[in-house]
Amino acid sequence: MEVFDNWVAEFVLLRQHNPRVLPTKLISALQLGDSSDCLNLKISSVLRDISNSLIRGAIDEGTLDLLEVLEKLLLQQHSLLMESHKSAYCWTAAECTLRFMWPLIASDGFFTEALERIWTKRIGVLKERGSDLVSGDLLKWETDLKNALEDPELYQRIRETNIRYTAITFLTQLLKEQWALLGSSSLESVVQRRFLKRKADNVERGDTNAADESTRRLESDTIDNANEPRGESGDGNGSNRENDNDVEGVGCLVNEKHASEEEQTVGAQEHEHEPSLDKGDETAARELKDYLLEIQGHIDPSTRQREEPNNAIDHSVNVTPPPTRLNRTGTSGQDHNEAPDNVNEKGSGSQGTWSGRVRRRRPTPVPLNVSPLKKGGLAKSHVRRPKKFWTHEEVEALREGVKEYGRSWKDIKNGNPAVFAERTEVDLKDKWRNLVGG
DNA sequence: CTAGGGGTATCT
DNA sequence: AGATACCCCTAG
Repeated sequence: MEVFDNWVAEFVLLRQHNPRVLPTKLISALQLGDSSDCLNLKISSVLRDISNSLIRGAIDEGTLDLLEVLEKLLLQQHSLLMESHKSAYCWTAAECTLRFMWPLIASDGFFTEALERIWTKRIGVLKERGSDLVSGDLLKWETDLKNALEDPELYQRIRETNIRYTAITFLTQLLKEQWALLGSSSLESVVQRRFLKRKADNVERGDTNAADESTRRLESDTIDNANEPRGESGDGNGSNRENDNDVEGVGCLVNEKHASEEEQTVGAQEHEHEPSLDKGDETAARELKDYLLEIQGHIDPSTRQREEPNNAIDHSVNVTPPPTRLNRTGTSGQDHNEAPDNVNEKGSGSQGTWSGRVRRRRPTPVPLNVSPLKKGGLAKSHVRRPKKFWTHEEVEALREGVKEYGRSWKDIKNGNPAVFAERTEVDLKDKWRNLVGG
């Protein structure tokens, strides 16, 4: 029951705010394979590690390690490296160096050692393998810092700047985006798949109404509510909430149960269609919940009571860096996409060559702008397009699109014209903004 | 084209 | 009232 294994891993991982258990260690202990599901698990473990270091306020060379590991994992997944990733790496590297600039003059050993260790060695390795983490900004920092060795005035200037906040901001942004890319948890994916299958079955039988309605509900409830990071108020005291929502993992379960119940209703409506499966789902869900409560009891006996957690899966991590504004870090998310198959043969053309990132070819030109109104052109009636909720399929396609093309909404749309037939590029952009909780 | 600010409907 | 999700407008 690999779903179960994955889910246990997810549970421990995603609920884990406890720095004593390093997610990456957990992952290796579980001996996960290399499937795409496992890849996603590994990615989320790294994300969790990064979150933890942010929570602890520990931005150090360990963070650089994590960012490098994350890059490799994303590479395996043939995902495009996000700008936030590059920026986070760049500013974290700089921050790691700046902390050794506490002597008034560069002549002390610490700074030169840090330069050597971080910029010559570590980043040297990145350059050798042609990593995309080596950005223009990174190179600029490198020359500035190295020049600072000889130039006391430059040294002073850099020494007095505070870039910690910048680093934190980019790290935070990276986390948001990556969590948003991960999408649903494995268990939810299973439920969703089931549900979509059921819907398909219903359509075949011409029985669309019930299925459509509940699918819509499932899509907008389970998916949009459960998976979308709730941008969780970072207005200051995010960090002392440690112990609440410890049961969020179970919340996920409850959610799953919800969904299967909903499935059951549909099942009932159609005269016991595969009743045994529905029954099995529910039993499995209940067993899973019990089991998880038990695990949780082992991990932290103090959290046993809460049996009725809120449904929203939200393992938000509130990072509360320096005083300032946009620090809402609603890091949230779940693992696993269901390895969608419609991803235009990832990296096919360029596989093998490890030199450099597999950059996807641009989509073939495709007629644009399917926006309903708008082209009525003149008259420019102030009629709004009717509001249309995003379907699961669209959201998944968007995630895949962002992985492939980054924030090139046009490319994403053209890369999947069928799914996005009724969306404009701006719609994609707006939806992504929602997903990352910005 | 994209990013970002704003508007509106809906829910709590 | 605040939060959301979607849609629209516009500067660069």
